Amino acid sequence: MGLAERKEREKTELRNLILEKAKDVFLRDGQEGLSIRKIAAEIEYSPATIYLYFQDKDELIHHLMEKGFELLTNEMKDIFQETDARRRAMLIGTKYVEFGFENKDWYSIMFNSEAPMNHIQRCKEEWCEGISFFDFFVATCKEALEASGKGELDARIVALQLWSLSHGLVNLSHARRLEVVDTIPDLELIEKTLEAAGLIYFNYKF
Amino acid sequence: MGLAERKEREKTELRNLILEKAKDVFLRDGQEGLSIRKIAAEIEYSPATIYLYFQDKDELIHHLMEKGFELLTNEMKDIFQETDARRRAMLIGTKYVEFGFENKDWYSIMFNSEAPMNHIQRCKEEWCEGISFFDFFVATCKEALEASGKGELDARIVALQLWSLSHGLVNLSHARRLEVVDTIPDLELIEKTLEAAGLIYFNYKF
DNA sequence: GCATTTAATAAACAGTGTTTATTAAATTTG
DNA sequence: CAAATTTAATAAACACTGTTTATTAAATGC
Repeated sequence: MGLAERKEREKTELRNLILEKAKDVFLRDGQEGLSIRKIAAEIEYSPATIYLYFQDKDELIHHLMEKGFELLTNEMKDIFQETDARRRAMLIGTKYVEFGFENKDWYSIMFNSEAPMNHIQRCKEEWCEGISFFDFFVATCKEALEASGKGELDARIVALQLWSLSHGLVNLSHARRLEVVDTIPDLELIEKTLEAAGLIYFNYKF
Repeated sequence: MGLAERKEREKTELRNLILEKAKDVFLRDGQEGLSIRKIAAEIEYSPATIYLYFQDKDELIHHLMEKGFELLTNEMKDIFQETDARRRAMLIGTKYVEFGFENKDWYSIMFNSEAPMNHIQRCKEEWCEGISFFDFFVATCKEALEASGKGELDARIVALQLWSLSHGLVNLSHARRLEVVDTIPDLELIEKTLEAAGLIYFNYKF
């Protein structure tokens, strides 16, 4: 009885330990520096052991992506409560780019990396974190558009416009491509650009 | 006389051969699959030889980036002649995302990769391809805004908005993140989104 | 106590960018 | 022409990477 249970518990414990140490290495050395062998050294097991608990590196990175979304959701939980839809839309956008700006590696795993998507595809699953995030943003945009007398616009397309705008800004900054636009610090330029978008899309002065 | 010249010629010939074969490998195996050792095998020299002609892989990739911009400039040369600024702006945007969509590896080297920027930084140079491209787009946006009765807007910020919007769309597609937005093919969704932006920014039906 | 299952590993495979010491060839000099 | 020097190319090493397979050691079931 208790025997099988203890074994089960030990298995999930080691699994969680791998994930925790993976996160440590990831935070220390970034996505580039994250390697199976480093994690193995950290938990003091051989590299092959990790493959008894995870299919491959993609699965590990997929779990890290989930942790990343927990972080972002947590940072946004107050913003989600904002009742003014236009203000909420702008707060989401600003927080989104700030998160991306301050957490390059998390952002890259969550929105750029192929690895977690490979895992999702292989498991015939869906990118649920992305779905719920985007759907909430669409709802916010719909409300915000109505509040700006632009209810006739397709909220889904507007949401995508604002998402890709923010995503593009974060990525251009990370790739050091914004230096051709202006000499002011990237984050200032990004927030200025986002504010201007708020005016255009929602007639909203942030 | 002719002796030193011949040596010089042979040196630049091998240098160019390395660049050509680097391009071949890059087109065949992508950015991930591009390796110094593969290029060396292709030119039938040892890997160490490449380091007599280039500082490191970053310099090689920087040269590939330049070739990529030649490609893009070539694809756009007709568009640059368009006299209607609003139409020109939209054509640039559409061509840009099409190029990105159809040339994932070129696009990634030109607008996402850190490697060419590392080289630029080390040589204390500038990303001139990016500068001239963006400055031309700013000029086009300025004209287009004036034609839409929005001359008071900062053309540089609007240009950045449209660039990052397009860049974001291309990257979201490459990273397979657009599946949460719609089930239609990515390129369709992207062009629809870009068209909607043309309406909002320039009152222009494309 | 023995057979079986489970868990962990060592070793191998096929790669990566880059540096250094060494060799072979070409050129210059006496 | 031969010897000295410069130049060009390389082999080998370093420190890594993800993943698989055959093997060993330990725990469990009977």
